[in-house]
Amino acid sequence: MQDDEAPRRRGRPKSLDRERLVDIAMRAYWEAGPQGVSVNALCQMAGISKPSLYREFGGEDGLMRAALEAYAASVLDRVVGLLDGPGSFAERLDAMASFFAEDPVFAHGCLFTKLRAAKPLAGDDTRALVVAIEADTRAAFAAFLQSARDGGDWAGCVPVALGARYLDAQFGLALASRAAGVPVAEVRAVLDLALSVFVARAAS
Amino acid sequence: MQDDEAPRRRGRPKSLDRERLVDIAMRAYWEAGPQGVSVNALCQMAGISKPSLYREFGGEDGLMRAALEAYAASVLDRVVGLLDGPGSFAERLDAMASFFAEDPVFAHGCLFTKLRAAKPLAGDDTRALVVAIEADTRAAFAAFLQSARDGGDWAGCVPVALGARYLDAQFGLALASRAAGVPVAEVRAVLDLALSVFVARAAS
DNA sequence: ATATATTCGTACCACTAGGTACGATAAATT
DNA sequence: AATTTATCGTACCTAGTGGTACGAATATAT
Repeated sequence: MQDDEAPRRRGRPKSLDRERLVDIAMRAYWEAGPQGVSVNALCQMAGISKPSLYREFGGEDGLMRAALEAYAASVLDRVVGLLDGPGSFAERLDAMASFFAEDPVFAHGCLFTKLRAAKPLAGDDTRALVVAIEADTRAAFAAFLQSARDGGDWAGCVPVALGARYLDAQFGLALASRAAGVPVAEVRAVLDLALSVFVARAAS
Repeated sequence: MQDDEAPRRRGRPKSLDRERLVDIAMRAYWEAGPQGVSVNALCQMAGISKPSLYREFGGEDGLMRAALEAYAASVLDRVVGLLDGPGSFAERLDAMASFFAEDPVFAHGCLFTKLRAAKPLAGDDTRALVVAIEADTRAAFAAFLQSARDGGDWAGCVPVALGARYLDAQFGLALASRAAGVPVAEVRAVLDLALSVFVARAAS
């Protein structure tokens, strides 16, 4: 890292704090949902003018994509950390359940799942990133389940691909429930019941 | 039924076909989602003027509620028909899975679940009906499970209330998946896996 | 025929959405 | 000091939202 190698160009120095705006947008889209936040409102929150926003991000789509990128880097990456983390198959599954159903981070739901649900309404760039993250997540779930099967921790006749879709669906359901205000305990109970299909057969 | 006992009042005879408008609104909200349909668009589809709509329904909220009422009467009532229908517990569970995951009626998803997801955006009247239907559905699921438990068809330590929430959640998930365009076979596979928690313990 | 009652739709309202033209501003370069 | 370059924000644009004022239209009652 060569510091911020003084690129002192000509012109008026820019006062727009890109990181700050992206962070504000991420939190706003996250809490209120993409439909519940307008560029006008975002500009007001950040204390900047609309042309500044459009100069930096090209439009609503660009800002939304940047917000989703920041979200993926700060929140979604923790998921793969749990998937590849230590502990047995059952322990890691339980850690995932705790994370999605109980962690305060998801008190207002998940920006990614909200954007995925509002897929047709987002711009092209945002939508493209959504499907990319979707594919990555699926692949991570599939790899997690495949290693469990190879290790003999997950017996049964359920194909790995179906299991990955199932994990995706159930975690998404839990996150949507939390966004809807369902009590944490209920979300956890439903999710635990859903995930019991991965462990019940061998145990009893 | 005393026919349409000529209530020939004074004034200009009304040309607005209430049923037709409700039906058009119901299908539009159903397919495009409540966010995707404006009153202007609805008026254009029905070939009427906006004041006519407001005279009849008082506003967007009134029309949306009427559309949801029509939907509940024509589609949602079929669910309780399946719950109270003939067959064993497992057979009725399977019938429900077929209905939600495969029936062409739900090719575009479910109006009720879409309205429930967009809860904060609908008007007061519509929202009230949504929560009422929600409660009825929950109660119907709970009664269904209670009778299964009483009849010895559903053993296990899962409380009835949790089972009802679980059914609600999983059926809602299936309907949302169908609305999102997920292939019928995949929706069915995920739903079957989720519902296996009701039968697996005793079988194996 | 005239008055009354009721429904009709044209044309508007205020408001918000995403997006932009353009002159003011503030630095480096000459 | 004058010029160039780049970013700034005020003020506007078009399109679309839910909603309404009001006069024209069409029936019955007098």
